[in-house]
Amino acid sequence: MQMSRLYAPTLKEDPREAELASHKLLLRAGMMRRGAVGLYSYLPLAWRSINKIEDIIRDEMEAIDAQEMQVPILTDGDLWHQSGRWNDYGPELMRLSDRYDHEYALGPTHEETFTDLVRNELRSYKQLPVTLYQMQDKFRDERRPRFGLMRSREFIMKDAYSFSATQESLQECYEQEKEAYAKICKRVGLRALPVVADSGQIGGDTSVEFMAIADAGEAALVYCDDCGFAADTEAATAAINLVDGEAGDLEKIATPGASTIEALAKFLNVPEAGTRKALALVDGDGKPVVCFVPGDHELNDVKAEHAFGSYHMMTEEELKEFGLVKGFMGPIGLPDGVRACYDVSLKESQWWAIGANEPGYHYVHAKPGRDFQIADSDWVDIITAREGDVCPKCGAPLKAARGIEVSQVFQLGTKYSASMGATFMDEDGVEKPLLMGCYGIGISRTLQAIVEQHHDEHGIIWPVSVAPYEVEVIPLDVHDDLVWPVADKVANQLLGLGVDVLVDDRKERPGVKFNDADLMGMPYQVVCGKKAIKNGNVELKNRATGERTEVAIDEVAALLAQKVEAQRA
RNA sequence: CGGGUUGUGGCUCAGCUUGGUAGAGCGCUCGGUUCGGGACCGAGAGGUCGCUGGUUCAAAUCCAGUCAACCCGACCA
Repeated sequence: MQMSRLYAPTLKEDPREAELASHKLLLRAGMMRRGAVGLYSYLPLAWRSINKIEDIIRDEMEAIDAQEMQVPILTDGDLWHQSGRWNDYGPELMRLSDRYDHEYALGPTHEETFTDLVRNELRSYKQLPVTLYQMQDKFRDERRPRFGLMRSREFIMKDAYSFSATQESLQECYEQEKEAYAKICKRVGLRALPVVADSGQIGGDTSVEFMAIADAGEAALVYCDDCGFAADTEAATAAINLVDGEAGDLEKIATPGASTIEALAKFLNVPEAGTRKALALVDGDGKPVVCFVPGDHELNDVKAEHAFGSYHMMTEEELKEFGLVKGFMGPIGLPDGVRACYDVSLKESQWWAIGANEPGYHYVHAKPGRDFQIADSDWVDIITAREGDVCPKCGAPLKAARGIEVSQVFQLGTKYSASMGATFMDEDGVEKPLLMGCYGIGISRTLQAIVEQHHDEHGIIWPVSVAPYEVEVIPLDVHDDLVWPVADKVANQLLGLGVDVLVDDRKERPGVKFNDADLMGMPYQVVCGKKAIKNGNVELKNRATGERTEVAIDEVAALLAQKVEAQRA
């Protein structure tokens, strides 16, 4: 490909619309343009990368016998009514109707469509399991699209659906997809962690998200270097470093002004972890609840919703109404009708320092079972895991990171097959709902995550496996009858060896070419300049390391072909 | 949907406080000189200052409304 004809308008300055490095770079390198909010055009360079990502996915899917196909983007509203998601999905579902007023939705994901597709055809356990997938544009009317391809309203997704007869088979399909996803992340050059995800209503350890580690990521996670455990902080039930109080008889002490955890810890001369934070909220049924969590941990909104429904933190007025004393709440002597709940991380705690429900007073040496009672049903899992917490698998201290969720695997069970009547005849002659799994990869998001992980102050640094072009040949003077023939020859040799080559044949000054080359980020640059050529050489630059070496003109193509080949896998 | 910021040639911005008939850099066109890290000189083209209304002799500038984008919070690939 010749740069003079390539549609890749580069920008010298950061566009105002972008904040994130990867977003700026994709725009600046002439790879994409915004059409409207959350809607992007992929320009030729980006499209080449997308195709390479898709080929890698295809390769790994084929390896586990998943079959590629395609369903309509426009989905029949009836299907959504059958599954119940016409109402449940909410305003994110892009709805429209045809000239006869029949309802449709632009697919945000295709569980219904695939379930509908197979429910009349997969009738016997003998036909199972089957995994089908597609790569296609998806639509979600996001509340707040942002960060370019990270959260857009139209995006490219690979979505797969497995249909099994037994839980064991579902488990196997799920594990296969999970392994394939790990390979895909690796092959496209992403440093990603499989993290235990919040699996919503289904529950259990049935969902894993692959998080590309990046400070710009929207998700917070904790992980363990020792055993590989990782979890979304919204899902992690991490153990904590429990700091217990001192043993002794229950004692009420004056703690004037110690209405915050920080002040109380200082007053009692214990770490914040040694205190118990009391949080007052109103649960989904409108009932008052006071939750006790370790002083150094935060309430997790997602977990709290699981425990209390659509709750909200109490306002000053509500605190007053229920007779609660802000800053001095405790389990002993709570007003009537107020339920006390305790985070499960405190189960082993024997001696508590806790508010006395009286302004300016706390109890110390409070012992559950002796001074106050905790019912089994009052233990809840509601805190956000944090750095330094204990790995639930191996006990090592957890580390914190941020991540971009690039893919997710999920065991759906019978959620859709049951509501939509997708059943099969099992060995025992009993009609049963299909057991389903679904597996998604955000392809366009993956593209940007790759850039987010692979760039420097000059531009993008593409991994070879997904680079739009693997090598850029840069003749410094296209009119020079020494330089141009060499560049032309090297480019043609590379082409002949099956390498993707871009030639910067523009009549631009060297500085412009160098800067654009670094910005666009092809992994290797072959700089053809007079000086080196006079010595029979060209200059080979490695974009990632910045390393430059002179290589003989006749050898550079073969050398590059070899390097590129080694990194494609 | 709440909070914050911003709308001025294709791009990035100045001008607005203190109203006086619109600027810079980049990009683009033409001519010339240059040519290993975003060159220089000269000549050009290109804008109803987001939109609507108001105040005023006069509005990019002041006032009101409205729309849009971006950033921060509740969701997801």
